[in-house]
Amino acid sequence: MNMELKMNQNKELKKVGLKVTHPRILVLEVLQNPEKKHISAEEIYRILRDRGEEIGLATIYRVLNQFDDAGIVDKHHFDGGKSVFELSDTDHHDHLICLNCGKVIEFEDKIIERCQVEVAERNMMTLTHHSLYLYGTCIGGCTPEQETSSPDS
Amino acid sequence: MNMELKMNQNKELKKVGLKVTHPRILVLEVLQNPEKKHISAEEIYRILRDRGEEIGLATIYRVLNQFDDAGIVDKHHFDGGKSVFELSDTDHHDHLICLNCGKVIEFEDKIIERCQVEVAERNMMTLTHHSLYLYGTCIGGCTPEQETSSPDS
DNA sequence: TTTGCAATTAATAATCATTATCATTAGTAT
DNA sequence: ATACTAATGATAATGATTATTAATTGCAAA
Ligand SMILES: [Mn+2]
Ligand SMILES: [Mn+2]
Ligand SMILES: [Zn+2]
Ligand SMILES: [Zn+2]
Repeated sequence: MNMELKMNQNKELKKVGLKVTHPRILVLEVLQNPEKKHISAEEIYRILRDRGEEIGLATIYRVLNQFDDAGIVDKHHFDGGKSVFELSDTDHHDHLICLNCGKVIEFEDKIIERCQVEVAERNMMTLTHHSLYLYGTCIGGCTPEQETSSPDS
Repeated sequence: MNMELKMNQNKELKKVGLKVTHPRILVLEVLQNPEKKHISAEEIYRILRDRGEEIGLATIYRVLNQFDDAGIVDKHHFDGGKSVFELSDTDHHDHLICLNCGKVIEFEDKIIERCQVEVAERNMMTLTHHSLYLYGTCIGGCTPEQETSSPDS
């Protein structure tokens, strides 16, 4: 959390009309870790507490929802209970998740996107958004517990 | 619930190795209503209680999960809390939901399906299943509260 | 800088959907 | 009809998320 990063965080928060508070900066900080782009509220909570920060779980949820409303984070519902959040990317992408090792791969498929719009139109509907998650297993094998990602395709 | 329908239900249950019990037949009965293919556990519960049947909500959930495991019903997670269930169709389909009136349209898009498999392969993964929900609004307007469906496309 | 106050927080209680327990009841093969 | 196991219903428990509220804090006006 060097000075220029904190600077960006302050701008980011002000830009969306949110006061610059300690909890919000902390959550942003955790979300910025590229090694773990998709993370749950509980995980963020654990990370911050382990780091010695004093912050409540309810605050994490509140802040994440505010960020979601403000459009700076996206909320996902992967299979299995809890929601996961990620910093909003400039471009839209969907997810491919390994049921065995938990790896999360981001992808963008123009054809799928176009087809979705066509399906909606064909049915006299205007598409506002969608939710697409592909589940599978790594070819060649992999060991449980992970989390990586990198846009592609 | 005429005699031949009950006959089919008995067969269906036995086929998947489940005892033929009153609660299971009741739930199957409700799920067979073509006017309401996608329904939540709570809704099934309300319908049956209103009809005077004595059945517990926990039983509905238990039975629905057994049906899901047996492969005779599919469980979905549309936006907004509770899960919805539907009798498994012979062919796979995805859903398009109106955020305004709640209408649910079923569709099947071969191109999307193929692309999904390709995306997985391209990323060294074997696709096992997916979850795709399109959200939008009816063109021309519609009034809140509904639920219809019919495969197409 | 102080001051003032609405916005925010932490702690905790409350919700909501779903699942686990467990004593009782009901299928079903013999 | 009997016996035995699976299934049920009532209710408690769970897990994730949200609501409440008294106390704190960001921040802008004085
Ligand atoms: Mn992502
Ligand atoms: Mn359907
Ligand atoms: Zn894997
Ligand atoms: Zn509509």
